[in-house]
Amino acid sequence: MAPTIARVAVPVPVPSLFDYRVPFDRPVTPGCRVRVPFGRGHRTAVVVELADATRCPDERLKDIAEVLDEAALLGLDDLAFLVWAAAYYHHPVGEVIATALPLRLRRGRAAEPPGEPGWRLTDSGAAAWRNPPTRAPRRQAILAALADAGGALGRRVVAERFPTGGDALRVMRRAGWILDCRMPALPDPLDTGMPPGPVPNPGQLDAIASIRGLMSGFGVALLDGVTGSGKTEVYLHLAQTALAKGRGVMVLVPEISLTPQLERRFRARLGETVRVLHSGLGDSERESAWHRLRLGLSRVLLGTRSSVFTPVADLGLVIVDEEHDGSYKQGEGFRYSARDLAIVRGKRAGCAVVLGSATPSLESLRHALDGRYVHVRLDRRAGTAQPPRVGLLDLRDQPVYGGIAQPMLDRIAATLAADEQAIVFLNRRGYAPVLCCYACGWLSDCPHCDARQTVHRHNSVLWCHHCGRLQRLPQKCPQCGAGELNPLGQGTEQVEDVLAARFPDWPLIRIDRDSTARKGSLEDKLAQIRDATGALLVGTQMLAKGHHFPRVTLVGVLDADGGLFSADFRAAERMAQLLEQVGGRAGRAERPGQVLIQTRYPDHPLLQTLVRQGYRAFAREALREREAAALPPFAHQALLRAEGSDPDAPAGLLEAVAAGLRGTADGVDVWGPVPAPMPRRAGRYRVHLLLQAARRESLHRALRPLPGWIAGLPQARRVRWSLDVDPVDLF
DNA sequence: AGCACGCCGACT
DNA sequence: GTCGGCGTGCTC
Repeated sequence: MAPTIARVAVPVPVPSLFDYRVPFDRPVTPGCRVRVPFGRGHRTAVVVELADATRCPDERLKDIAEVLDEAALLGLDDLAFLVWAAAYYHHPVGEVIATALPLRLRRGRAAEPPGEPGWRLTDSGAAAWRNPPTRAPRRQAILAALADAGGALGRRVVAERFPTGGDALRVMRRAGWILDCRMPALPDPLDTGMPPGPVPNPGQLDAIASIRGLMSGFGVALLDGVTGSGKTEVYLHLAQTALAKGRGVMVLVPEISLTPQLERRFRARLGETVRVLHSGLGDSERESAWHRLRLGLSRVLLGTRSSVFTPVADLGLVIVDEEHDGSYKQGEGFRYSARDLAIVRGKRAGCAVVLGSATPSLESLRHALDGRYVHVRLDRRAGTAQPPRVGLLDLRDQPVYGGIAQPMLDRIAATLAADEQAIVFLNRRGYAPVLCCYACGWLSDCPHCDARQTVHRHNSVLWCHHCGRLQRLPQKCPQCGAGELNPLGQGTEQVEDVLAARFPDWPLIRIDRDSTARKGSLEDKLAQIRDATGALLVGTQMLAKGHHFPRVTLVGVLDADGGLFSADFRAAERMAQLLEQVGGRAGRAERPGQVLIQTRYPDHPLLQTLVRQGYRAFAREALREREAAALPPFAHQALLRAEGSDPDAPAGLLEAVAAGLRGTADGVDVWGPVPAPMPRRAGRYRVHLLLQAARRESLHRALRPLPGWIAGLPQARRVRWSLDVDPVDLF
């Protein structure tokens, strides 16, 4: 007997699946979308499995209203992966499965199968073609074209060949001579004589060979290659290998670096079979790429974080570029790590996973040093490019202008005089991080957060970067009425002003979230830089990520001290990665580059290691420290966050959870509850409870019952809480 | 998440 | 007298 119950994932924040009766007349398979009655209305959901029985009492059981797909959109492997991810991250399975679908499909729209819309000749149309009416040459010509093409043609082709055929087509459709149809979708051509690209250097050849050795089954390679060593070239060769075996390739890139440059490079080498998925894409383009990859019509996916859920057919290779990048971790809602899930996908598909970075995360580096990942190193910059010289610039006892010390200004002047470009890097947007009244001590505190409102002088506002609060820039002190208010500290806007005044004859371009908010403006700015000779670039980390600036020979880092004394144990790692990445922008072509880092702590051991011996030495030292302190990656963490408008309720909830866990969770350390690093944000009080275990199994054993148990606690009532497995930001 | 139900304040 | 505030609880 056919199964009578479908277990269905509904996109609601409820952990369980929901059971529905399968109507006799509608065949359903796992991976199909269905429309189901849910609560008051209807929802689009995905069938996860079929069953013969249910624990749901009969009177509450409802029928599936509609089956939306004839064939499964997600295979059993895809579903199993998604169910696994939901369990691992303790996130509702319905929401997890929904994130794997393009928006249109999530909303219940009919799947738009790949293949262009076209016109098909009907029998009566064919008859009309054989017995032409006396005076209708246009209709006759279109009918003949359709018949010649075997009975159908794409609409685009018809429109090109008969630019004025619209009326004729309308008439013939009404007459029943032609019908709307969909042209069969063709796989993208794979070997169309793409240009071969440069000959790999010996280091690249070694890397390609050793990773190819992994490609017969599951294995992870850490491609640890300095900036400019040509990692992309290695990716391209490996992708060609996978394509030659008839398998699919998934390439993940961080949001910011998915520039048309990379897409062009992949397309130029691998051809049309490369499809991109990122936030700038329209819904239909997105869906069409998704179907093509799912059906194996297109073979290479190039996409950002959420692409890791795309059901690429016959997955044969997974690449995570810049694997250390923080944007792989989703920071809210379903808090997954695309890098970690990429490894899981590779394991399930039995294929190689390549993690590439010039500054590997300590997590990945540890596995590589332990031999769990193959450690592939690319030490030489491709071509003739030299590594940059790195120096520290002591900020103490120096004249400093708008955050820039005199020697830095001198270096910038020399660089511009040589018709070369300089990057000035400051990881803080706005004009100044705080506005202050010297008369009474007033500060631009945000009324809703434990933070200051940043001065944005170009828009004349005070802006809280944490809750979004905006107010007009006050002209006099709101507290004592004094007429003069003073911006303290520097942001990129101010640096831009200072440099514009100092170097009025050179093009100056600022790149940060504010200056590139308009769609396409980042691209415009990057193009301006490529076309200029001498120029100045001011910006935040946006500048550090993967863009190629061949004329840049000087990188100035205005403030390196932020990462040195932070309470967050990952701050130093992030700072080191950022410095190395931003330094990597210098001297990529034939000109040698220089990196100059301003600091008040030039003797700090961390900076010393980084400057004298580079990121690798820093990373090994940092790993030793983490091991000694039993911190990740030598321990596994989960962070339980709670927030609420009541000042005490979040802590009350976490106290109760901590008390419950301390008695029962073997092998798990429970730290807290402690106030979050920013205890109040957007008017809500925020508290953290950190769970840590040496063994992943102990941690997950403790986590498994947690969500259900918390939901039932009376203290949970007026508190929003969330569980972050493998947290990266402790904010 | 929605969307009801439910029990307390200021309005035609 | 009721319109509506958001606390509480449920969704096969």
